[in-house]
Amino acid sequence: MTNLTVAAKSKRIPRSKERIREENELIILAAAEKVFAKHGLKGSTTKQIADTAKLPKSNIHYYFHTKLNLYRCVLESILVDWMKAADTFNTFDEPREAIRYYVGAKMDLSRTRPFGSKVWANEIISGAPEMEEILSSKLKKWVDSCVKSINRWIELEKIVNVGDAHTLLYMIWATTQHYADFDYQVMILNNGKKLTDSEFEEKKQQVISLVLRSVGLNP
Amino acid sequence: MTNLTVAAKSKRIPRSKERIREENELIILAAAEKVFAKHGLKGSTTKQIADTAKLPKSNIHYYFHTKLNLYRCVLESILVDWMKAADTFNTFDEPREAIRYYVGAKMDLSRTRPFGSKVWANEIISGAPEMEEILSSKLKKWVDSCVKSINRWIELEKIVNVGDAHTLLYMIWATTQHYADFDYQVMILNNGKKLTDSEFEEKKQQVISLVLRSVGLNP
DNA sequence: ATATAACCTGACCAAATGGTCAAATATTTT
DNA sequence: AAAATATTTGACCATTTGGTCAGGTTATAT
Repeated sequence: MTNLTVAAKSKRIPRSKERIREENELIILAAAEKVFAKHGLKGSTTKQIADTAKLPKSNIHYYFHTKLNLYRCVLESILVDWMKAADTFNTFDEPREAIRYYVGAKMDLSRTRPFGSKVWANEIISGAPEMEEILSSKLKKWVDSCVKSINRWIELEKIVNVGDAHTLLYMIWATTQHYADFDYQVMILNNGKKLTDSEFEEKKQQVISLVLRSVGLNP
Repeated sequence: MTNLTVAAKSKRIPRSKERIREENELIILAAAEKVFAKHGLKGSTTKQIADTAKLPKSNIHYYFHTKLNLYRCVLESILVDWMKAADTFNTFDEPREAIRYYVGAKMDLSRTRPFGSKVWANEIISGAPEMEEILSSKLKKWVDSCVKSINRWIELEKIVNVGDAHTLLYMIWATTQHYADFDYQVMILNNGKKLTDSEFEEKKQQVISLVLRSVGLNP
């Protein structure tokens, strides 16, 4: 036993402290995202997160101090991806392209990061106690600029008058996030099988077409 | 003190046992729906529910035995309303009317019973551990019949070919339930004010129009 | 090589939690 | 009116929870 340890010791290339912290934080964040997605902030336990991360519970507290702080870090890291997708909306002048790319990006996000989407959903369902400022600052600003774009398209008669631009945005959010948040239901109604990559790609195109037609554009 | 009690006693018309049970069960169910909506099954505590119901905790256990059983009762009671709205879909032959009424009914449900919608959302987000059979039996059957209706409309060229009918259903569910599940976000983006009844009615008509156009129908 | 700083973790703790129970009270049946 | 049945609730309990901490190990700076 001791011999083995010594042998291993002499061979092993030591991970730098920096790397250790970086790696462990990522492992813990990923585990936390998964657990928080399933049970929400209150319903998740640090032990569950620790077990999912395959680390002792103390280690989770060592890196993130409290459960609430870890939760906030998870939310923040999701926001980054979310904003990246959001940016696509304002990089196109033509509604057809803007909508096509934004809806596509949001669908991709639902596919690649379903746990993140669920954490957000949980947070907002429970009254967004930890995100109030983010929602009413960053998100509000982004939404306002989107609303302006949409209203301009309406004035230029590039799309149909949808009444309130928010209604369109909500439809896009809700529909795309449905494939992440309610993936379990989607699976059951797909005869119990998860959507394959190509099935998902099909859905994505269908969703894009539905949204385009909903504003009077021919896909 | 004793005198008062006696005086009250002699005047009071006693509630029948039946009434007492009925009333208390309703009070507890309503309180539980509210609390479960906010924190999910695991995140909710029987004490919170008791406090919300303004009853001692023991009383909750007296009527519903366990938290899990109470949770199941809440889910069941929501299902009733949900199925009522669902029925409207198959009572119309013409897609325009079927969609108009179904979307309207789902929007109304989001308005009148937002907590119920949130409980369902939470349940499905966390993998529907308590609803597996309901989803794969009742819901599956209803969805299959809807899919048939939609496909028939497509064959008869009454609506555009949407590819997979499920995609349309998901859009309707997601968009209508968004106004319940994410009501907090909707409020913030409505300048911090809850939607008034007339604002909501407007949104409802806008959503109906979006959905109708998305399948190629002129609202 | 040694001191220092960072990482790791089992043992521990106070508070909260779901649930029980017995005794008290209220209604209904006889 | 008395017996039987149903409701009410405070006191209690075993378990789980988020979080702490001391003492160990490992990497790094001097």
